[in-house]
Amino acid sequence: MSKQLEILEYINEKIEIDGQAPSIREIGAAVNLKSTSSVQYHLDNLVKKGLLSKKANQSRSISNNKKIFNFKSIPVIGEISAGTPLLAEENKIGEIPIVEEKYNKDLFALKVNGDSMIEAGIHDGDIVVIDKNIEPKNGDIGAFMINDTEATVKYLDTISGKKYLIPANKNYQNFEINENTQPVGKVVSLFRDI
Amino acid sequence: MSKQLEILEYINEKIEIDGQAPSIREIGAAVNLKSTSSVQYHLDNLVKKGLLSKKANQSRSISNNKKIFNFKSIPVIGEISAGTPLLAEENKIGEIPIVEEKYNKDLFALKVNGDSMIEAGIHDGDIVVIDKNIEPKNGDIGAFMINDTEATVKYLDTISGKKYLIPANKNYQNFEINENTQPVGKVVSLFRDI
DNA sequence: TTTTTTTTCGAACATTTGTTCTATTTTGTG
DNA sequence: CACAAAATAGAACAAATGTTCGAAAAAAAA
Repeated sequence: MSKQLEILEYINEKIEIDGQAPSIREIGAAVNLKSTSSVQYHLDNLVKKGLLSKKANQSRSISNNKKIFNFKSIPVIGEISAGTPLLAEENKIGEIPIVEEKYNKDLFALKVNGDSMIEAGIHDGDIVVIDKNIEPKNGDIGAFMINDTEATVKYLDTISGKKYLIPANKNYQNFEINENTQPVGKVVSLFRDI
Repeated sequence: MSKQLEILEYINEKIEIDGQAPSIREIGAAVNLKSTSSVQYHLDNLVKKGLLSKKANQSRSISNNKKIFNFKSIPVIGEISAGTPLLAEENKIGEIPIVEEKYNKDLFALKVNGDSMIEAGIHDGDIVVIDKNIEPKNGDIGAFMINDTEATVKYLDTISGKKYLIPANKNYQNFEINENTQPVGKVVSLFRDI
């Protein structure tokens, strides 16, 4: 293995384990280079290659240029107990992680029941992430509350002027939206354990 | 706000933003303390309280003691560059979060190309999580390397004594496993952005 | 107020650490 | 082999950084 790579891996490992970058001399000791300038030589090359960054005159300031991912978690809602609001704590059956960049406060997840959306690749037991901030438009897959007691995931579309919840399964019927049907949000992603 | 708390919050913020702890003098400047020993004084107290840790004589070695990570992340592999091993850094296109309980070191994720598994609810662009520790058995969905240059996700099954990679799409053919086909692992979960 | 405790300062010092320069060694190439 | 390029070493220096001490100031308690 090249010295350069050896150094890179040592730095990555050190950051991972210690949460702090090593000093030049620590690197030298680790990869068996007697002189700090030998280490500098390789560090310069690694910086030129864009694999590392470092701040001038700042100790332990080496950072690898990999993107750091922070995660948030959002609640997963299962069966909805009668008379409780959708997001009530008692309906919560777990949490799933979301990359911070995609996260917002109006996200939650719903465990899908049944195979009414199977032709859209949404299976029984899948967990769909819903963004309450986005109202589903025609053609979108959305989550809807029916009679305040049941949450369902369906396509939304307009047929001859009337709005329908449309399953992705030939064995199911379209459902015309009425005053007891409330859009909750748009389905933005999906998780499945196989 | 107490000086102690002010210092604690500055440190946490600095670690969050810079990925590196501040030096004693940087802390002093930030919270308006003229002397490094004043900062030391508060740091000692914070360490005694168990809110911080630091290594003796090591620059920028302050770390906060809160555990934040309930999630681990695993690499997502995209196109595989010719001649590189599957999990080579250059094939990596991102990371996805995994709940810590489900995490193990042999997990990685693969971005699915094409719709050959669409009837199994795996769409083009989906990301499947693969466990290298589990060898796919008959009936399982697995990831396979073909000629060391292509990774594919298919059902595995045996038909009249011969092993096949079987797509979940009538428009695709079964593929008989030969010596150039290597099982990589079993598909254990799936992510999709809609 | 007086006393005690807490907090801050200043300064000096010891290490750690990054930087730079030149010379030497190693490696690769024609 | 001769030459050039790459890699390493050594040393000296400058800067950043952690540590410690005693004294002064501020705040709290008696």
